[in-house]
Amino acid sequence: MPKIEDVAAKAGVSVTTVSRVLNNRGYISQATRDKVAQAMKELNYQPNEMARSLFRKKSNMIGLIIPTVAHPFFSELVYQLEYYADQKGYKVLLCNSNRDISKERKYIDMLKKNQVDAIVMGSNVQDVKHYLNLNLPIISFDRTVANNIPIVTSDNYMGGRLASRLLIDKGCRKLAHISGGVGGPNHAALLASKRFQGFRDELTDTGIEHVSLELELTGLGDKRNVDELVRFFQEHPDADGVFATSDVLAALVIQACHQLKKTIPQEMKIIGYDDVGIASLVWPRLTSIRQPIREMSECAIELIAKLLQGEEVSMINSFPVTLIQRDTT
Amino acid sequence: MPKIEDVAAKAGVSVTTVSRVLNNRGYISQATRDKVAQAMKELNYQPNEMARSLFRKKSNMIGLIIPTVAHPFFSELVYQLEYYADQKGYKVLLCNSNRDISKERKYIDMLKKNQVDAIVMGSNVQDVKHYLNLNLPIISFDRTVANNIPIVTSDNYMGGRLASRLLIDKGCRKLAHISGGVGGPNHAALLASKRFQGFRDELTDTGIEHVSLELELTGLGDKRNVDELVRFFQEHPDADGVFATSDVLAALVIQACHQLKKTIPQEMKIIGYDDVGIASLVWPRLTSIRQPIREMSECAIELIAKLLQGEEVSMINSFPVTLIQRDTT
DNA sequence: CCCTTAATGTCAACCGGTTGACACACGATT
DNA sequence: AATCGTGTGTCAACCGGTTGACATTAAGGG
Repeated sequence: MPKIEDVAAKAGVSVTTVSRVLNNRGYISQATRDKVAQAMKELNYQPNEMARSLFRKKSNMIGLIIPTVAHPFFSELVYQLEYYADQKGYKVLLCNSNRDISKERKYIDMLKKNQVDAIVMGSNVQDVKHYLNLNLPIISFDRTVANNIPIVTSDNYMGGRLASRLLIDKGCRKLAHISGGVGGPNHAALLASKRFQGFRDELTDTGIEHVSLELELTGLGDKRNVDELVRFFQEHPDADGVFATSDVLAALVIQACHQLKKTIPQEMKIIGYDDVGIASLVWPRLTSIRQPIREMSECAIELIAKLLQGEEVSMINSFPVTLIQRDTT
Repeated sequence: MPKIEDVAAKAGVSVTTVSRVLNNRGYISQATRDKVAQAMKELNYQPNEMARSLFRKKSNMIGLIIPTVAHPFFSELVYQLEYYADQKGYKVLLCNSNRDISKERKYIDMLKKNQVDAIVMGSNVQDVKHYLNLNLPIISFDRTVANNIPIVTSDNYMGGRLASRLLIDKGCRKLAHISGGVGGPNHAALLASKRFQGFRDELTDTGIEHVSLELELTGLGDKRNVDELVRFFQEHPDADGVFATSDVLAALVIQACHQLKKTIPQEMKIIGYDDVGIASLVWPRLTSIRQPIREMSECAIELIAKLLQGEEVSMINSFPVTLIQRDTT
């Protein structure tokens, strides 16, 4: 691996001059510039970014902690975040916490040790105190952490309202709310719980009743998830509309309906959440509440860029959701 | 951010001693060890891994280049790779190339500049020469790059054979082969093309005819993909079995069948590939050829660990595939 | 009492690159 | 002839931590 010294030797100039070329500072003639460029090409020289980062106290790396990139929502999120990070010259260190608090903590320590410039937190956050003395920009995705940590979210409450309103408008008389995440229950800090509030408030306004089921997801393909749903719908045979808090859950509900020979959308209307790829890969194609993942990701990266320049940013960055009507309603 | 000097001051020892504690070398008394540990805790000190990496010429980072983590196959792959990397103390830098050669090249340069210890290449590789003078361990996923680069793959040829054999055994008389990747065509270096060879050879052996369609995927949820499939099946109304080279494609085929009112599996049998989460989230649940992503990922990380210790590794690491029978056959 | 061994300190070099201070040379201005 | 802007070099310090060489001291063994 050639170093700046080798380039200097080959180009017949001093190390300082090479550094000046590299960083565009001071006076350099075009001729020297060319000589140096030539030497770099011949040696296939790449400056050691670690050494530069060390000196500059800026690594241009950001850490990304999520429950699991294997979940379609997070895989799209990670894709978009990485895209915008790359646009701005940031590299992404990926961490799957599985919602395990101790693993989260370890990852946070690891990221700090490795001098990331900022952390995007898309995983749970029980252990608030671990984040406060971090003196490192953190932004949180769809979760409240502390009031001095900016958050990017979407209008979960409105999402819940839109969903139940649609179901009611389409003639449903009794709704089911199906929730449940990947490995671990939701809790209040998770803003997704607002979806349920919106859902319920809309029902209260119109006097429609509802039942709820919180599923402990046991791996995407596990049949036991569907069995539990079937049992649930057998207990509540008059439910004729379902609001699922994710498209994955909604897909399971569709399976349960097929198993129960309930026609969709005639006997049962279903609406999912997130509008990830799978929503349009199931049959019937799933009506869903779309979160603008792309825009939210772009915003997250911009927040980070601003924080790193010492600019002020708004603490709450909420995006509107949209109803995508397909064939399950 | 406290530095080792601060710890030394607070503990009342020399910097060298702190370093000795940190790295467990030379003689240190338990008393000093405790004093230092105490000082570290009080200061919330974390050694700067960049500085250490710089000195050690080892960053413990590995770069991961894939087409897009938004595709379910790669999202599961990335999840597993990160899991095993973390187990061995490696961090993962994620890069989505979108199968764009120039983006791939930029990512490779970036990773090298940032001193990753190794690269896992799950993306295309047209530009072989860019990889050869890299003097950096590379391992390739399901793609041939050059014969001095180890590769992790699964038995694609057998996968193809298993798929068509099953369809034939179930009574199909004319098969369709549906291929098409995310953003960009397959080519020979992509070992997935072996699936088609296996598929075809099995047909030749039994004298069954087939038709082929290569889909240019235009985004997962795009209806035009389904429309093209519908058109294709209208042109070939006698096709009664489909082998799709991914579960995503198979899901689209299921949609096309629903649209054409072909019953599954009676009038049309379908088999997908990869057995990712979506295979068991569609209805009917998809029969698929399972690639052992977990085992392959574990192997990939182990290969890297060995390469970094200067050990010899086998160049071709192929894993068996298994047929997962569900409801579409 | 001498010799080991353990425990710690001092010092300097190093990893690879950056930067400021300062010197010097050359050609063009004034 | 003095001055200024340009172009380049030398040197040293620095980023934060590691390591080897070497010195010093105290405790323990023979």
